Amino acid sequence: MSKIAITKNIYYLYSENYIYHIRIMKKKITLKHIAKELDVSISTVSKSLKNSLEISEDTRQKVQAFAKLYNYKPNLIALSLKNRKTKTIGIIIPEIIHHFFATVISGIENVANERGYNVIVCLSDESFDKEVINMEMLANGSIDGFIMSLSKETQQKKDFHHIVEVMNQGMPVVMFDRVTNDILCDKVIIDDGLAAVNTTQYLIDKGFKKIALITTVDYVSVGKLRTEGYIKSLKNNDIPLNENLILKIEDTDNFEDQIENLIANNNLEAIFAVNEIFAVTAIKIAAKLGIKVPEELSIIGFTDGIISKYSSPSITTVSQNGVKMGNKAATMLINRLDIEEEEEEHEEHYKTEVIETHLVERESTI
Amino acid sequence: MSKIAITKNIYYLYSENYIYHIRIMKKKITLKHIAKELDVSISTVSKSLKNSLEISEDTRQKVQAFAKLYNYKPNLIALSLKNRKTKTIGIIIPEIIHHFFATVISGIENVANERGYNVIVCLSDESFDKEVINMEMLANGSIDGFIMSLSKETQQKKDFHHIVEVMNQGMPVVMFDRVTNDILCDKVIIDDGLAAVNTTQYLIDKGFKKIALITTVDYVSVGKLRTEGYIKSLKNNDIPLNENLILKIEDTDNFEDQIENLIANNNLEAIFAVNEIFAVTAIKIAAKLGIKVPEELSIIGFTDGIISKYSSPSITTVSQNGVKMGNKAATMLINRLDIEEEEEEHEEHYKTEVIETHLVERESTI
DNA sequence: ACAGCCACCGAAAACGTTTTCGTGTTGAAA
DNA sequence: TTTCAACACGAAAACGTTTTCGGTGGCTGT
Repeated sequence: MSKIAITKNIYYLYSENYIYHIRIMKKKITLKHIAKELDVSISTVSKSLKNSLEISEDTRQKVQAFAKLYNYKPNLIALSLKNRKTKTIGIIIPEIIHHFFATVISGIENVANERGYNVIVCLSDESFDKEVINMEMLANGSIDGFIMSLSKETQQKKDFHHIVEVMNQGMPVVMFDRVTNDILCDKVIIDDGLAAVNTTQYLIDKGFKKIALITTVDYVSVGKLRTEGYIKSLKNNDIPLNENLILKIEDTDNFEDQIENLIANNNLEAIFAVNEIFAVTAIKIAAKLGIKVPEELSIIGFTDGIISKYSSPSITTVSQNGVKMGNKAATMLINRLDIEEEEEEHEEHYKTEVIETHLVERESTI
Repeated sequence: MSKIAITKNIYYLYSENYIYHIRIMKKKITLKHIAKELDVSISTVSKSLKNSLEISEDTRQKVQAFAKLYNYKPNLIALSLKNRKTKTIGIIIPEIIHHFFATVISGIENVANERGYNVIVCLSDESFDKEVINMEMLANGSIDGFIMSLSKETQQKKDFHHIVEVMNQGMPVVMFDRVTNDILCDKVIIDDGLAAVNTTQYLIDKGFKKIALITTVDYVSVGKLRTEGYIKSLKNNDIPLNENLILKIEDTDNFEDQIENLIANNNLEAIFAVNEIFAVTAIKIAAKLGIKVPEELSIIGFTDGIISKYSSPSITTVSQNGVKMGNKAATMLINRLDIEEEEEEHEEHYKTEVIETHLVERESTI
């Protein structure tokens, strides 16, 4: 295919000897263009478009008509520079392919859109370095505030200097789900501990005593909290803690064998898994071992995602409403941004909102 | 909590009567600040930081040291305005909670990051209006190019004026998966038709004749192509087409009954579903009807997502590598952007890349 | 002593806005 | 005729960069 310029702005595109497309280049028009064309000043154009009474009815009409005709839209980058605010918020999450994070983004995007904000997404890939780089990048003017969930590596290193830095520059940060107590900022979480207590209690109430826990290593904040909840609940019911029934999975590749050992060797009555993958894997392994779920083994997961819903049997699970978390986080951030806009000197008052959870009962429990 | 200003830039944050946090505000530093502090001109500072030989070794050192000390980073918005390019690409997709789209984003983000680009994500929510609004928003200077997948409504209306417009402004667009022939631009797709032919042939080769198709309505481009492939494959093998075996699902809520009718009334040997949800739903309904999968009914899905992998039985499916699509799309877009940067007058030559698919054999087929 | 040449630096324009502060022209009141 | 609003508009600064161009001062060579 080749392109031949006919005039300066019209190109005929050829392909296989016939013209099939004509592209008329019309570059974006600016205030300056309108001003020159209409033989007025840039200021006059700007004011006219804002319907300022300073400008005569006549010129206003003229300018507005011209602007509409040429589909004038102000350049947002120029506005960002001038106003020192971009009307976009930065999201930094570990991974987007986890359904939970995708729902949170969806929730953020909803309220952001409604309130005139755009969303720019960066993935840390669970890496500390990528998290730092992305934050510094975005902090250099691209966004007005952050919504983030910590990467595993960051939680492990407990190094939060990058977050402190952007906050010191006056940029608000809202953390969700994977948060840290070491940073003072707005947060939105679920009460992982309480949810775990309640879930364990639910199983205990069914009459189960041999309840296993499949969880993550302790540096993942939510995993740790859920583990603590499980332990607390056993204690509440005077059930002795059996360390063998707690499986802490470090590596998310190749954990099937560990789960198989757990199930095969312990004659379990129930399993509480701290995420969907662990829960569904447990179900599959139970099936392989000839153990019927839920008749012989009840299983509860965490995070009400797509796997729990479509698994066979579908999985009873603690709902963790990502959309709601996203909504909340975005609302908190944008409220803060809007307040800053109005009053330069405002109260610093950080809240951490707790999203309620509830158990979605399905087929994997008796 | 209350805040008391001690000096102009240091705040002590109080809570419950004890100081627990001191925040030292250090606003971002600019060239102008450095210039004033070091008593040189802004130009000198800028050149020094770029190690220009125009500036004496001495001053360069001084400026660079100062800049490093105060952690100077250029304001990206100012750069965007000056250079008329933002180094960010806009993504517009129907929904982010679909695993496939999440993987595509992941793929885009990877190469974008590698090549110094950011991504800004907008969701059309399958709505034409939102797609238009988002595009117009981003087109006003926020991004250098688009990667998009059409919303259902857009495909139904066949109204692509918004895309034509941004292209006419010289902004490159890459479409993936849900594309249209009405727009001439770079595209990356899978060969849906061929994949459907092969899949159907695979079932026929197993000896099946009563093969049902669960698909979408025709205005969804990929659904239509897959339907055509199914029909073509039957024809290739001289199997008469039975319209009753083709179920076109319009509304994605409440389609279970339709699938149940299809399975219950037709004594099927196999089902080809054009997405994961349809496939897993078919499996669940078969189980409910007491039909064993795969022994009595083989089922194949499309899109190698998380559901297919974790379903019981796991689902044989046509892999549709989203990460690879994202990689490809981002590469095409960024290549074009980089070329435009070098040579103002360049060839317009649009390619459509086809990502290969293959069948992932799992437990849902015999 | 003077042209010419470096080495070093600063002024200013440009990107596209918004907004403040003039300024010139009118018409009416004195 | 003078004076003073009111009206309509424009110049310029500002946001933070980069880059071109022009200057200044000192030095060399004749």
